[in-house]
Amino acid sequence: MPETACLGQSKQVGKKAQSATTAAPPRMQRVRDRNQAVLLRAAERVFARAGFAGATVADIAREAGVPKANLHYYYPEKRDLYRAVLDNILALWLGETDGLTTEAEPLAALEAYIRAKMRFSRAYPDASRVFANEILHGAPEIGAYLRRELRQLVASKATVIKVWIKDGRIAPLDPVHLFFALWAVTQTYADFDSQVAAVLGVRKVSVQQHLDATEAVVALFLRAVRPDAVRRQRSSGKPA
Amino acid sequence: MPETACLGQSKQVGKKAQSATTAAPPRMQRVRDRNQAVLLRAAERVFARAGFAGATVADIAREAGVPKANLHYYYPEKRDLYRAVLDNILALWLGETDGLTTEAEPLAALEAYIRAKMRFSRAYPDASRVFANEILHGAPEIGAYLRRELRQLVASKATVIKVWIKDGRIAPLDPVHLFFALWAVTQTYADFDSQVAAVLGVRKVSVQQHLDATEAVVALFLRAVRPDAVRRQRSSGKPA
DNA sequence: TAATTTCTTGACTATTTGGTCAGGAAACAC
DNA sequence: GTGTTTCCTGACCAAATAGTCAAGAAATTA
Repeated sequence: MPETACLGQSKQVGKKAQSATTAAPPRMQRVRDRNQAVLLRAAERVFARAGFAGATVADIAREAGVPKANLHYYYPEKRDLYRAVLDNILALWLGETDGLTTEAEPLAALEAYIRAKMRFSRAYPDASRVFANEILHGAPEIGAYLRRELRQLVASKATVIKVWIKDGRIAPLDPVHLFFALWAVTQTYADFDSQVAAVLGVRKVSVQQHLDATEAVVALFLRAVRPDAVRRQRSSGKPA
Repeated sequence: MPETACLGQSKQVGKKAQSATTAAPPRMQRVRDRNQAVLLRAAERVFARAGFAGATVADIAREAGVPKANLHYYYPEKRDLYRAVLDNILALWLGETDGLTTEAEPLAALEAYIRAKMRFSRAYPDASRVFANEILHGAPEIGAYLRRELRQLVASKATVIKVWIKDGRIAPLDPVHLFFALWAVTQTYADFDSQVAAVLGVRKVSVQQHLDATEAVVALFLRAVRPDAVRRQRSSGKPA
């Protein structure tokens, strides 16, 4: 993750670092953190609603309940705030694939991953939307991140999946495209929420409907990924 | 489809309708049509790149190669142009499901649908992105369309799929969520193109890579949808 | 050709918006 | 307390932008 959420004038660090380094964070620091957190949450909401260009700093400030000038004190430019929001989101993105290891039981691990992603879509739709919007417009801000961290992550997890396939534990599907599909489907329930609601004929997708969606998605992918029943393991791994 | 692409002052219609109604469209009409088409294409590109808020009419006019005031002659407001672009796109959306009928061979029909959607993603990425952007922001402009036409279309096709399932010709998956998944995955190759390229480690997704993606997506869904081999048809339909 | 309608466009305007700034209020250190 | 740093904010500004307008060019009709 790049340099996260520490924008705004940071002159205080110099003095502070000497007297109260490891001690409890001085109040001053806490004011800053608290305000930045409030601004980040507000910004996430507004950016999710309107995109980068559509969002105005005045909107964000209003949503956060602070004067615009105060926002600019912490985040001198709109883009700084946007970056901070994205960095925040990207941090969440990373941990999710942790369960996908060669040691894990493939189907269970994939199911858990899907459920985690679906939960995420429900819990943080704004984060997902900001992310989607950024990528939709060519990832001008996080392109470098995608080409580095994300690409490496996928490469690493693709290796795991290839091992699973070699051992006949899951069906022979292209691992990278499998990830694209998993992301696309799980995030569609956050990003395209309005479409889902429209087709389901409701104003807002209910909790139950989201649970149904989760089961449907799990069923779909598990069917796709389940090996063809014939011959199990072939070598290596933990044999029957 | 709502009232499509006929904005701008339309005073000419009154007079015209009398003299040359069914005859070849008078030149005047052709100038209008040609210019509107040019503007629509340009607008689609720019809206896809920047979203509604991020796009400026000056950008669109420049892309179309006409003065800004001329654009406003045909589309008095930015929103009119946006609506026209969306209406244009929605028209394309409709026909695609034509092959999904009870009579069709389910797996072949679904495969054809997927391939068509993937081709669409490649051929009209801008259309897809404008659409995605609109939905991402809550479908303020086409929400009504989604709740009416799209919902009805899905309901109708879901019926077809339920018949297929009842006859044991495809696996018992929720039809509506199957559609969400199909759309999500196929459109991800247009909308999230930049992410796909980043993960694949290229600047631009090549033709070959898109073909590979198509095969991967087809394989994934056909595996998911294929019935469990046990007992085929049960009643009705065209028996073996 | 003359009359009429459609089209074109440079120049202009009102509004919105990102960002600045100076002066003062808190918070903190000593 | 006194001094110093951090924080707050109303007022302001320059740039960008959607939309207007009037005057004229081009096309079309009679």
